[in-house]
Amino acid sequence: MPKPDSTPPSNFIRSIIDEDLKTNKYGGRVHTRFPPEPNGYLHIGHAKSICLNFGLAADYGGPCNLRYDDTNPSKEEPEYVESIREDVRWLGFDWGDREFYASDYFDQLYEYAIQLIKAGKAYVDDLSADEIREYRGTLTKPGKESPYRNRTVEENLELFERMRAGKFEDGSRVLRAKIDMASPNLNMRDPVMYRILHAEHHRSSNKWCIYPTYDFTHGQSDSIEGITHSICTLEFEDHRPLYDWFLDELNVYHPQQIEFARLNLSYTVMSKRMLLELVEHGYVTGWDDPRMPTISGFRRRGYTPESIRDFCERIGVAKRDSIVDIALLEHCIRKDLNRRAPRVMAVLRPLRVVIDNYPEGQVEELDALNSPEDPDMGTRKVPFSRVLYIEREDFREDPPKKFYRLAPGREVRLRYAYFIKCVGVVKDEQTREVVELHCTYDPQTRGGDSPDGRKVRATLHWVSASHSLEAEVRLYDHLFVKPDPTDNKDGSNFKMHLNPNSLETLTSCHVEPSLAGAAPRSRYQFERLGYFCVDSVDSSQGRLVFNRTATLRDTWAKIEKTQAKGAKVTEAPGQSKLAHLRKDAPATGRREELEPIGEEINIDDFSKIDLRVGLVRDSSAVKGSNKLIKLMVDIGEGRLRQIFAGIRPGYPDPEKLVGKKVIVVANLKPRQMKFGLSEGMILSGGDADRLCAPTFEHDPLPGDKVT
RNA sequence: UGGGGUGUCGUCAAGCGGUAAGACACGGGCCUUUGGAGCCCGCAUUCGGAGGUUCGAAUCCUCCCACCCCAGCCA
Repeated sequence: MPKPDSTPPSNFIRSIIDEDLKTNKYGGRVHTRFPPEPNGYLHIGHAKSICLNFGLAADYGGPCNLRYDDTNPSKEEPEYVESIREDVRWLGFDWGDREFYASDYFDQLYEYAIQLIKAGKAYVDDLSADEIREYRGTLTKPGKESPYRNRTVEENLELFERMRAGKFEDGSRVLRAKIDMASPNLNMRDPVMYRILHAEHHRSSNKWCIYPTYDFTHGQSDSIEGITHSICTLEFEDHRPLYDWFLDELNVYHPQQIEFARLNLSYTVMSKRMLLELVEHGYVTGWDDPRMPTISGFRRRGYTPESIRDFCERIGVAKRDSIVDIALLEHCIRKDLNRRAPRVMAVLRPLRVVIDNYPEGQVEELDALNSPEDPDMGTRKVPFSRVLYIEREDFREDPPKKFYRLAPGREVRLRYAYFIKCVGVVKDEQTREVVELHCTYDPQTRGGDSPDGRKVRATLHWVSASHSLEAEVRLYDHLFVKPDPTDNKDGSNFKMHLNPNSLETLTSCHVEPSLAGAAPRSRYQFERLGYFCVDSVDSSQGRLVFNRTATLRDTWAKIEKTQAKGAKVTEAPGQSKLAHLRKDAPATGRREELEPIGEEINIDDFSKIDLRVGLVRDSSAVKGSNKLIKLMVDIGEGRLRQIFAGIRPGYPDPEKLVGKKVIVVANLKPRQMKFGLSEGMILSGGDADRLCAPTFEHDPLPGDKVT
C-alpha cells in the first residue's frame, strides 16, 4: 500500500474535504473513483489522477472505485480495459471488488431518461446533427429551440421507446434535455442525452442500440456509486451546472465535483489522440515503447511504481495550467534507483586495452560492492585478465582541460582492480582511429588502493574481454526536442518536433558476467553510466537487451558542453555580435588574455537578462591592463555603477566613451576583480576594433529597459 | 463580443489580513575507489498591472491586462 513518506502536501482538494468532514456534509464519508474510458492506454497524466483519487481515499480511510466510462462502443475495446487494470495495479493501488462500468448502469440510466421525459424535461429531437449544431447558436448568439421541442410526453415516450427498439437509423434522432437554448453556457442548450448507435458494446454486446452520452452518464454513475468527491479535470468545469441539473431534476444523491489541472510534462505529449497517432504511424513501436509517457512505457523503460507515485505527490494539485519539467520525473527515478539498483559494470562502446605486464592466461576474481549505499546488498566477484574493454570516451589521445580520465602516459584506477598507466596507442592505418591501448598495471594497487598513497583523478569501469557477455543496449532520450511539442503557434505540427535521436541502439556492448541470466525487468546501475533494465519483450536467455532508464548526472558532459560552446564563439571572433560578451573574462584578474566565454548565450538567456540603457559618465584605462577600461555608468539608479569592461582594444581612447549610451547587463552579481568591484557588464560586439554602438528608436533615458 | 477558469522564482507549488514554505533546475563549496550518491551554502524586498481599504495586503475591494477551456449525436 503506497504510503506517503511524510505528511501529504496541502492542496485545495484536501481543504475542501477537510471542510466537508468538519460540516459532516457526507456523514464523514470520503469515497472517490478513477473513471477512465477504455479507449487507449493510461499515461502519466492518468497516474496523477489515480494517485490523487486512490491516495485521497486511502488517507481519509475511504474506498476508491475503478470505473470504466464505457459509453461509446465505437471507440472502446477489451484490450484497453485489460491494460488499464494492469497499470493501476502495477502502480500499487487496489480497488477490491469495486470494479464498475458505466455500462452496468445502462438500465438505470434508461429509467432516469424516462423519468425526465415524464417530467417534461427531455424530448426526442428529429433534427440532424448538422441542424442541431446550427440551432445551438454560437458563443455570443443564443440558440434557437428545435421545432420538436414541445412534443407531448406521450409522443416522446413512444419515440424514445422506438429508438430503443431499433426502429430508427443511426443519427436520425436523439433524446435531449429540455433546459435553455439561450444559456450562455453552451452545455445547457438542450444537450444530447441519448444517441442511436447500432454498434456492439464490449460488455453489453447488442443489448442496446441507443447509448447515453458521457454528460448524461457520468454524474449519475457517481451518484449511483455514492461517490462523495467526484474529481475530474478542468475542461469539465462548465459541465458541472449540467451534471447538477440532471441530479437535481432526478432528485437523487448528489456528489460534489471538483476540478483540477491535468498534467503536462515537458518534452512529451499527453493527449491520447497524439499518442495513438505515434503508435499507429509507427513513430514508436507501440503503447509500451519505452519512450512513451504511458504507464506501460515507463514500466518497460524501467521506472518503478514508487518513483511515479513520488513524482505525482511532488507535482502537487492545483487549478492552473502548467507544464511540469520532466527533469523532476527523472530526479524521482534516479533517487529511487540509487537506493535499490545493484551496481554492475558494463562497457557500451568498447575500446580494447591490453595490460602488457599482466601474465597471459591469468585471471583474478576481484571483489566488487553491489551497492556503496547499502552494505547489505553484498559483494560479487568480477574477473580481471590481460585484455579488457574500457569505455571509448574514457580515453583521449589529446585530453582537453579538466578531462582527467585516461590519456597517453596517464594513470587511472580501474574500479575494484588496479591502477593502470597508458603506455601505447594502436591506431588504424587508414582511419587513424584508436583501436587499442597498451597499458601497464601496478600489482601493488590490487583492489584500487595505492600503498604509497599516490592519487589518481579518475576511476574507470571496465570488463574483461574474454569473460564479458555481449549485450544490446538501447539508449533513450526525450521523445521530442521541444519542451512543448504542442505549441504550434509557428504553424508546426507536434510530429515535426520528434527527436530523431530519441533511440540509439548499441549492439556490441559488453557487460560483466554476473549479468548472465538476468531476469526480465531487473534493474541495475551500470556504474558511471546510468540505470538500465532488462527489456521485458526482446531480452532472452541467449540475447541480453537492456533499456536505459535514466542517465546518471554527468558533470564531465556538462563541462565538455560548456567548453565546446566557448570554443565555438572563439573560433570566429567578431563573427558573432556577442563575440565580446563574456561573463568571466578578466574576472579573476590572473590572466590578461581574454578567456572564451563560459557558455554560448542564446535568446533564452536574454529573456532573463536585464538589459538597461547606461550613460557613460566616466571612462578610463585601467593601469596594469591593456584590455580593461573602467567605466562609471548611470543606469538611472541614482548612483553610478563601476564596471570593468575588456573593450580597450576597440577604444584606445577610453575618454571618448564618456557621454555615450551603452547597453548594460544590470542583473549580474557584482564581481570582485583585481582592480575593483565590477557591477555589471557592457554589452558589446563587432570585431576587435570597434564597439557596436546600440541604436534606439527614441532617445532613451539611463535605466530604460532594453528589449 | 457570451460563459467558465487561472495568473506567486527558470519549472512545479505552499500561503486563506501580520510582513514570501518546499521541491526540481541552476550556481558555488566539501567529500568521494561511480566526475554517481551524500553534505553545506546561494537562489522572489516581492506575488500579472494600476488604483483603493487597512496600523499592516500575495491575501479584501475596483478597474485593467494576459493565458486556458466551451459551439461532438467524444470523453
